[in-house]
Amino acid sequence: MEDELLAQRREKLDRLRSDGIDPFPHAFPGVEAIAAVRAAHQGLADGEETEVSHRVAGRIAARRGQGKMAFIDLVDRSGRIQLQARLDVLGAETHERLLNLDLGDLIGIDGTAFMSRRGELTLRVDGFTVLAKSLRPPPDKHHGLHDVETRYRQRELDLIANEESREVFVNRARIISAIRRALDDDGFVEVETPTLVSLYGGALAKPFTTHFNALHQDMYLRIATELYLKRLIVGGLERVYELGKNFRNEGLSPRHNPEFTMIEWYEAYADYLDETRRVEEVVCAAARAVDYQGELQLFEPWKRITLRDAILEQTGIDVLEHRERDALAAVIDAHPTHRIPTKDRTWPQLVDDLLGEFVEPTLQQPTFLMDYPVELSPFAKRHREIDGLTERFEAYICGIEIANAFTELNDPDDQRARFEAQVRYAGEGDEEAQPYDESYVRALEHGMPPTGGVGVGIDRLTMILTGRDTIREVILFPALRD
RNA sequence: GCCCCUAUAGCUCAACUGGCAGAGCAGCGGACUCUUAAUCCGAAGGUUCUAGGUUCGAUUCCUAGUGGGGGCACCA
Repeated sequence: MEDELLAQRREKLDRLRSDGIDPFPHAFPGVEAIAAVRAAHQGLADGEETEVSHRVAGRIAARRGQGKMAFIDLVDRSGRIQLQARLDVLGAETHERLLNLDLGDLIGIDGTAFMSRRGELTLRVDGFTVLAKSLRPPPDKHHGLHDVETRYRQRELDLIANEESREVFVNRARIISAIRRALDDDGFVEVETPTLVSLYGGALAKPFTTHFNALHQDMYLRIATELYLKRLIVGGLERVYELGKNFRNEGLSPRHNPEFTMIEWYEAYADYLDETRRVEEVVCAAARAVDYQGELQLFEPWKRITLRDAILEQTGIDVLEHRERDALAAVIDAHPTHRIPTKDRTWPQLVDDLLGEFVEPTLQQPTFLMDYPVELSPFAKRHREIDGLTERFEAYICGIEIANAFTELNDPDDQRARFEAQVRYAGEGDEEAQPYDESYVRALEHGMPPTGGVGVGIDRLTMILTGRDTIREVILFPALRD
């Protein structure tokens, strides 16, 4: 059956060639976007004709009628427009050739604009050019393409068939542009640091490993850009950002893809409180870029609450009142309703568990959770008032973590001690503990100014701003099994 | 890695407690000069994901595998 459909299209291809028509010409200059054509004829009355000619190009999406007159829907990146093919305008041979084209074929046309009696802006085709013959049948013209596996594996078909999918990726691009613009306009310098690294760091995650043949050396794909960027702060660039892919060798989920896009920025002389405001500013810029109209109060100042108060609110447990692991575990075990497994969990892990279980799901409106335990934050500066905490926040929207930020740790001796602690955790079997990065500590020894730094997950932010509930909907080619 | 769900025509979906696998769209032949999910007539189109098993008989039940989805674990 499929073979038959392909053979029929092949035959039409051969027929074009035998008629002396190149089915794959090199270019088609002078094309207007369909949206521009539409804009040029706003306010035309039903049935009103014009003398205005337009050249448009795109893919044949639908066809109605087959006789002396037919309508064809043409789609380009900017929209859809109806074409009218008339025997009396085109002549028998050209008319038949136009109607013999298949759904999915790419054509360019010159046509005269008029408004149909039913009020649809239409181009009467005066001439057309085949721009590329399509040799495979397109998805259903009305139902589109629903099968998620096909949509992800053959994203081109998804984009052809589903306009809302095209919109998501256009909006993703707008979000990225807006974020860059917001930072560029405030004096930030965009930089590029290595993706292929001999030492991974800057986050707690498992890396992908590869091998560099020339150097006979195992290498990693970066898990974060953090450490390189802060070396640039040491170097005096003062305001830097990098927007690019990170790679983490972990499970897939609706919120996780092994390669994902992150922006990290760092600014000298700022702390994490300054960064809350910059996160608001950057996210608002992105939201404006996609004309966000949803329920989230992105444009108001976001809620700020300490991690301790948030857990206290949701569970009645004050983690700072129970600073010992056993004490906290006992309180959790004795809790009437909010109980979680406590066996073999350390104090910071228990805090993290309480957060994930009882706090995160409640953080629907934009919220900054402030002040995390030092054990979970090897690159964050110690809290200026509260022992055992760091100046760190995570920003949540729709229960999803979208940003992570610190007042950066710039004391090289403290940083060295943190690395040593990480090495101990690794020795105890923690696969995500940080390897010791001597060149980073050495850079800090030259002096890093007080600095605020932020990482924002672009894919997750795009999910939120486009209303998608899985990360695969905002990544063109999400990771799938072969 | 574990648990659950799922796979039918090119696309979107049906098929009761096991009984010859159907429809719409697309495609093919025909009618049609304002249609728009165009309409009308006609003829087609299937290794029901794969490999086994149970059964007189399997799309349907069982086992295993593969892909996909969800959850757990891990994480952003």
